[in-house]
Amino acid sequence: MAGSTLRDVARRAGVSIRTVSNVVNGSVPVSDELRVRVQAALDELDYRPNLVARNLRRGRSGMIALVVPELDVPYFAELAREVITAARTHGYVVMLDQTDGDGERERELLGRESRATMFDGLLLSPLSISADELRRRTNRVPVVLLGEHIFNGSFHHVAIDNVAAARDATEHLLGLGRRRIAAIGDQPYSTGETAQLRTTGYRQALERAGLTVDEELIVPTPRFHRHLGAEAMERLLALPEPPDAVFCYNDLLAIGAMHTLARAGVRVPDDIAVVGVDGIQEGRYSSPSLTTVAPDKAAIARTAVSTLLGVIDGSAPAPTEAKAPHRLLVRQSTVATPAD
Amino acid sequence: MAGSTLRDVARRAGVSIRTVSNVVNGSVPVSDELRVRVQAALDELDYRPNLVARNLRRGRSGMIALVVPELDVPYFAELAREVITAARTHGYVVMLDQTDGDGERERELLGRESRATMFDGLLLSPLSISADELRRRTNRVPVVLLGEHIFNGSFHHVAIDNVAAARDATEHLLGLGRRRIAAIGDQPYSTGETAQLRTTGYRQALERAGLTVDEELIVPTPRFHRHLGAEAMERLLALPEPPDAVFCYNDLLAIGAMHTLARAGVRVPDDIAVVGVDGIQEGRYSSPSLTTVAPDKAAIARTAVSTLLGVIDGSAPAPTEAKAPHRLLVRQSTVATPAD
DNA sequence: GGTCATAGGTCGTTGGAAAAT
DNA sequence: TATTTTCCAACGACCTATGAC
Repeated sequence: MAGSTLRDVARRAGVSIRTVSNVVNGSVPVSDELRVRVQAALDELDYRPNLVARNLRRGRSGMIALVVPELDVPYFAELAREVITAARTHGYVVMLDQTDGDGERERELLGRESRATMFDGLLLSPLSISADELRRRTNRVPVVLLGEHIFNGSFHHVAIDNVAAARDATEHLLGLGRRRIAAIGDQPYSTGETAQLRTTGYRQALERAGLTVDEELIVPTPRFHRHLGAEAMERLLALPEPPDAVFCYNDLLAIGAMHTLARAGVRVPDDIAVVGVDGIQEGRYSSPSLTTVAPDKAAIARTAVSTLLGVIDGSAPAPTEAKAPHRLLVRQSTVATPAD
Repeated sequence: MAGSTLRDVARRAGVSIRTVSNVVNGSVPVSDELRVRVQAALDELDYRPNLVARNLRRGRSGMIALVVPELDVPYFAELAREVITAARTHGYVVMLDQTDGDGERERELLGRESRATMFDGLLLSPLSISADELRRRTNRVPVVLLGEHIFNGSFHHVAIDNVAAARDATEHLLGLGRRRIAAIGDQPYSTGETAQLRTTGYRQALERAGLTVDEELIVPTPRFHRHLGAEAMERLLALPEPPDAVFCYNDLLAIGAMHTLARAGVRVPDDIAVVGVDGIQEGRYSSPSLTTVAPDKAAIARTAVSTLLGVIDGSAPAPTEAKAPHRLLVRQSTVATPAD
């Protein structure tokens, strides 16, 4: 008895399909007598509305897609959690996909035969797709970008203030008396500009403190993964004059860097202080625990979802630039015994 | 020009809807002349098939749902990644939801007004829902369970051999000469039985080694989170005779336990060796890196997805019990300088 | 008798407008 | 006239049956 339809229920209750629909939806009043009769038939047949049919009729699927580079990167997993939660408060569910930072996959996702038409909108955390490419491909599907900017003004966009975040992290290190501060994670040739913005913030902090930037202390990494942080740290340790602090562009890089430091017997924070960005849970229980600039992920998710739903229902057509708050969480990787 | 349909294209090309459909799907041969003409119209109007309509007609959505307790728990994030990848090889996309281990939310998910009918099937990693409740609610929606067993034989199920995994972890510690081995993570009163199976494996290993189990070394935790592992470790350290090794039921508990050990100045592995379960990436870069029993998540995902698709297309009606492989990854938390 | 194209019905739901009470 | 209920036409793609060449 797989799947009874409105027609089945109507036949059993001896009423029209429309009446059953009215009982199910409650939009149009139905007399008590019929309501009871229909409800009984509904229960007996264990009727469940076919949501695909409903969506077709309504022109809405009630689903949005969230596309991130890698779901097993803690920041994205934690962000996804918040997005799912935020979407639910609006009655939406979330389809999740990952691109592995592969531009081809990002393109595919927006291509003609993609599943994109199944969703009312798309939250995209892009890595390598370019602005005009994205513009060309997103006709019709409402899109809100997360994190990466991709050219100003063309798309709705939610992120933290990356320059300020990087500056805050670097100034924290400066405030501890560190003067030879390295940076791990620059991506001067990336299409995305997150890394570049963080480099800007880092430079600003140093310059405001009257320090000159030592370019060999800026170690680029192609991605933000633990092992790349570990490798970058090795290079820094091999310098004739190693740093006394490191600003890592995300927490995974920082954790990789601390891994290298632990192996090398370098004390954190005594010899080298480490700070990251992302505020992932992993950093609370690492040894030492990790000082980090934590974006308000719940705020990002809420803003992104409500912006997207605004675009979907047509109430927010003009691209918006939303900045979510961030804050510095001071832990053992910079201060041996944090106040908190 | 939002959304042209087959009709629009047909009108523009001066052919019937069916012919356009044939060009789009390629199922029925179309003469070259018409094909070119139709293709031109397709391109001009930037036609994209409405997948909701297609799904309604085909009776398939091409989507499965993956429901996990918490997406920000690394094991589930990493598993989700593999599930998405596995689903894609079959042309399926994945809707993700999380229950927060809340039984109410698990029930809701299967209830009458749920979105479940939008999906061809459901991969569920249950926490607190019971067997008959699940049975009662899953009429019609094909389900495959991940991890938790929930009564034998009623559902398709994919997991590692939890007893063997726990035994392997414990025997590894025994093989290192440890004799006072604690266990963190038992859940004697849980509806799920994963924790209980791991306790069984732990006991088996000790008994086979001719040791008696010291019940005060088995510390239960309501969930598998870092802070609970940290608390459990504090209790163990407070014992008159603390353990010389700890088997944690998952990696997060182990990481929490190591956090406590680091604070207390206890050396790992010298004073206390630590082993976890899950093989999450976090453990590769923790200090010290974490020895763990790693389930083959890709295998779990592949098996689960293909089993589910089998149920969907009717080729695998009888509940199957699949066991995925696991292996011990030896790292610094048990052996100061691992071979690898 | 193939090949190729068309008309028309179907999937299950919803909404407008008419018809019953 | 007001309230219920019914009929019928969508939503957009797919497919069976039918016929033209």
